[in-house]
Amino acid sequence: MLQDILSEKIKQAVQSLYNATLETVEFQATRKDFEGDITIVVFPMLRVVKGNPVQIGEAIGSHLVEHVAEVSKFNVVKGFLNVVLSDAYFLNFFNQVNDFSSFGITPQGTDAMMVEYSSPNTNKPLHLGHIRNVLLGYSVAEILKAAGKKVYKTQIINDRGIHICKSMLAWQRYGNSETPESSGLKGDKLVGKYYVKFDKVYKEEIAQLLAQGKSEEEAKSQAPILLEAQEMLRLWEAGDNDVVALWKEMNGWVYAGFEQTYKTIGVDFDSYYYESNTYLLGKDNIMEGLEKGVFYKKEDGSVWCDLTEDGLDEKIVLRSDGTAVYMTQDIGTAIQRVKDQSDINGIIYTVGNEQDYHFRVLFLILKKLGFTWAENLYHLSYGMVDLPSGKMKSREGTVVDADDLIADMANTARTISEDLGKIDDYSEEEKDTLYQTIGLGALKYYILKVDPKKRILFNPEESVDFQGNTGPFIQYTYARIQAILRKAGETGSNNHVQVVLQPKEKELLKQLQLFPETIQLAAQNYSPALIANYTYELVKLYNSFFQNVSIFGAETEEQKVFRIQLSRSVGAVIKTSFKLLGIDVPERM
RNA sequence: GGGCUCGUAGCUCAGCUGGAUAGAGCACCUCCCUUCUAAGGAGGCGGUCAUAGGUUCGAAUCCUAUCGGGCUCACCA
Repeated sequence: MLQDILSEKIKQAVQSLYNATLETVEFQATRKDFEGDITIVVFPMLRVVKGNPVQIGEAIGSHLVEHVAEVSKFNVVKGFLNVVLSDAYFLNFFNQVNDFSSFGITPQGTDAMMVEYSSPNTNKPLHLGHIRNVLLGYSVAEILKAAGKKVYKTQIINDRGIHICKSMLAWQRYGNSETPESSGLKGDKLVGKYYVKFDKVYKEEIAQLLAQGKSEEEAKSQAPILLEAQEMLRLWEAGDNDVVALWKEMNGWVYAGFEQTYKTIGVDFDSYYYESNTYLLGKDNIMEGLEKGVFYKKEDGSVWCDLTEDGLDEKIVLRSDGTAVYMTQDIGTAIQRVKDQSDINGIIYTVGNEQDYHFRVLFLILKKLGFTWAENLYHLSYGMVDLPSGKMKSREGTVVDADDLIADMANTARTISEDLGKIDDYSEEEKDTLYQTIGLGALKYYILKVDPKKRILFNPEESVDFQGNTGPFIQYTYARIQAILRKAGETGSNNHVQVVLQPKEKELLKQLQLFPETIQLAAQNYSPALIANYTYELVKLYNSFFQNVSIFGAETEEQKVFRIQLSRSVGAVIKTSFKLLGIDVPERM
């Protein structure tokens, strides 16, 4: 890499000029207002070399021009040494990469990670919050793959507990044997409908009890339908045949519905874990930890972990009756996963930031238990998705349904596309696919371009905006590049061209060069937003170039070939970039 | 109350391990379609980087305090 070479040369220069040893050299991109391609910051060197920063910069600059072929010019402003790199350097970089479709992608190594995302409840359809979760998890998985990791995508499904029984009970009472087939409803929607029904009846019963003079607390705990649901849960836990059969059937509906939504979004999983299977896990590990002294037992028999030395509190890991709590289960599940997939040495959990504390504790406990892979646990924590009207609340019906939202986005894409009328020769089917691609592109990009840990304000009107820093804008640029390539045909596919670079062309090459670094950085920080922002910068540069330059009317044949190659490369990088974000890219739009 | 986290232009967001005059998009105003897709491009307007201290050659970035928003502090999951 250039920085390594320069860094070495600069150290040599300082050694020979000042007889001083430099630890590190600080680089940054040169600001637009100054001439140069890369900037060396002189200030930090003052610790080792005494003197005037400008003079030191001048001295190092001339040394570099003399001794480093890639450096053609330099200038010094205050403590900043701006270095101009030769066209030959950039052209050489460009010619060395013979295939931009795999540019920046590290071949898969042996290091394997597991990424968990989605993790829904089986009584409600997926909503906007799940969309953020799923997009983040999937994208991070793709980014890690591109950075050379082997990745297993997984989810844990919360399929047990009183809330499932509520849907089941309401369906039994009011369902009239309604099935997804008979009702035409998606399975998850059907089950969700009865969950809402339960809540409605429950509220009515509470109101009645209140009218009879009960206290609010009494009313809430004594409503007949709730008692019945609790009885159902008891039967489920006892393995009652009828209850278990109904549970299986209704869960099956939900899974089919979820699968359909995942397919529409374009995400998938390598394995599934169900809480009904995992909730008993972890107890043995607790007992082992107890022997090792990681945990301790209180008089009532409950087991705890003392984390006060780590600045946290005491945490219960096993109830006094010996049953598991949430934490027990998560400890067990993590250990189980490593058993199932022995090559993984780290797990990434995509879970909302309301569970920040839970994961801090979980990771700490796993470390205390002495697992090596516990060093590589990461909570991909993300903020809530708020609406302009405030928080999404299922009780107030302000939840934005995932399927509805995607359909809305596709419809908006249709309206805008029809106005433009550029694809009138497409068949209806082709058009539908395209609208879906564009609508989803808008939604995914809108969500992924912001820092995961920040809350998102989801403004439906703004999210369907197709101008500026949006998915469709980037997709559009890609489609335009494809138009150029179609027109160019086979022109100059492998020619090794030498041209004089225009400023914008040089900028573009610089930006392209940054792509591999960006992927690595995104993988280290688990941040799709870095990829999104990189791509937007690239596209802006390309558009500006595209606007001011005529590709087919270039002065020389070499220039024309070069520009076509450059377009092809930018197109390939956009495609890779969007693949990492889980966004499709259309050939025409 | 304790802990975690966020606060950058009217709005939505970038700003990498501290670096030069704080960057985009939307909105508003001016221009540019006879040339490969105008879902585009060029320019203008717009900022006490929540506030106050501190650390140093240098702070939106690091530290402390304060204010404001969010989350969390269950033998729930």
